Amino acid sequence: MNRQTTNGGHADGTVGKALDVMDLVAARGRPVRFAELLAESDHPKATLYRLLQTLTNQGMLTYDEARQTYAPGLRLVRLAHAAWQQSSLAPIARPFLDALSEQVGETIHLAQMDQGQVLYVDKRNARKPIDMFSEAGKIGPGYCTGVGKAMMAFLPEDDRAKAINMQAFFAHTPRTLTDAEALERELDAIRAEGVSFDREEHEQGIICIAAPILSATGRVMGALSITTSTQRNTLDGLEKLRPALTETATKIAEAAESWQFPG
Amino acid sequence: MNRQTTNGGHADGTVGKALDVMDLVAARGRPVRFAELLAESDHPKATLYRLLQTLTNQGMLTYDEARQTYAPGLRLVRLAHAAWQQSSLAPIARPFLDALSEQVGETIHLAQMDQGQVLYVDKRNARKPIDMFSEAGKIGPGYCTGVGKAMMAFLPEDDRAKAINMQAFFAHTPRTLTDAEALERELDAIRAEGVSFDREEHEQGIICIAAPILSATGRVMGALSITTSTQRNTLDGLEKLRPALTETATKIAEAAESWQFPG
DNA sequence: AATAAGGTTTCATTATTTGGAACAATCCGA
DNA sequence: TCGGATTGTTCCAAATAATGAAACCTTATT
Repeated sequence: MNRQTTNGGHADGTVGKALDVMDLVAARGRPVRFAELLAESDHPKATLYRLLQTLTNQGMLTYDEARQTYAPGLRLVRLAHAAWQQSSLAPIARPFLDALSEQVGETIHLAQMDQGQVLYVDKRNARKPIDMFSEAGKIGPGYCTGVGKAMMAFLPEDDRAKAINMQAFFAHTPRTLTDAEALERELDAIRAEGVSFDREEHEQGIICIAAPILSATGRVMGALSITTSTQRNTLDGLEKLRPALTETATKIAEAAESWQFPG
Repeated sequence: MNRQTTNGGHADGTVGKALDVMDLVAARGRPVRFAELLAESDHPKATLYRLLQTLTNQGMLTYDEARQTYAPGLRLVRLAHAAWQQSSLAPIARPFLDALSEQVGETIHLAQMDQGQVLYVDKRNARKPIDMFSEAGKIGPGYCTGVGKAMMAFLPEDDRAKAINMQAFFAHTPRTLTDAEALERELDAIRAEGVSFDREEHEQGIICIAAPILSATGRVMGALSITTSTQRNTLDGLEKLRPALTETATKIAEAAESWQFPG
């Protein structure tokens, strides 16, 4: 037996440590100084220093000599291109998102699960043109977004338990579910219902309906949501969009399964 | 003295090897089997196997159990979001690209240099909406694209020499420059001229004019190009767009320098 | 000029990676 | 159904690379 499952705990080997450092740099969202990183990482000075050097050499980080700061490197952009095309639903789902966007005229998100968090891989704005990398690649919490709850609800039991454990419950709004028990009950309800709602749990005034994208075998591939504001629409109004949403989710699932690379 | 410069040769340490494997997987552009990778990498079986396991554990690769294939993982997409925002000119350049696109009505590329290759970080199509990750993150050759030549021309002498060495000259068309000497002469001319042209060197019927984006100190930050086809326009026609192009390049450079992160 | 803070290098110790070879599982043609 | 490939996985002693405390530079600060 082997563990092919996703790394819940920490680091295997040097590579793991290096990648943790990558995350640390990326998480900051701005160029970081050595000392800042040192404060957060629990590696000794010399170790962290060498990891940073290696990553910089490899183009995974860039180092600004003038300001003495590290930032994520362009090699990532190149690699991500491949990842987005191959491992995300986005390229397959694109035409379906376009159609749904046209039909409902609201903001649409396509998301997948990554390390207990929601990773947005594509988006359509209510009207405006789409926003490149600045939107795709964004992450969000699992426990208080429509897509997050939709995906977690349909995870196999043990994966679901792991995912719940990874949540860092924080009360973004008065309606946020702030503990594992409440979340579990909600997920049961979602599983029964087939879709999930975000009832202003992440942001005041923002609501959404979301559906999981499930493979024929029931595996969670991702989730799809329609988002709006309480000023434009209501939860009941979103409920009316449910058929369009679930149909699109089904179509994406089918397309993904049938297209699995020619060869 | 230290080597902070980019890795021209190969691997430092385990991390380097792991990242090489990442490249190998990403380069294929489709899910890969263990044996395929084994054939190309010069690592022994067991070593490659463990590297793949580590990367999979880390979410840098995904493993499809059914098909026994590896593909780039979603963790990359998350990291790339940060990279694109912080290390690329794209977020800063966006409004300028929009304006230029509006003005000239042709395809526009924003590129940066990565390991001797051209990395496209943003794009505007002649008319259609833009194309997310499917366009950003793409790579192209340095020696036969307008942006590639524009950037190489303005590199410091030793970096330029390195970059030229990394080119894998291939005659895409009869007009492609196919050796280092021809390329060097061309780069001299470009440096004198201030802009570069792609005279159907990469693809028959496709021409472009490109300008480097240079910092106040003369460092190459990227390049900007306007692309068209010989059916729509001519090299002389592109020459007329030169002022718009170089002005935009200058504006982007200024914006990039003045905005260098508040803090 | 002295002190502090941030960053870089050294080197003996320690832990991880290595890879040949044995092992298991799966596929294929007869 | 049976060999014989082919492909993927595990072992373990030897080789190698990572470690981190401390010393050492190098800029800022007073």
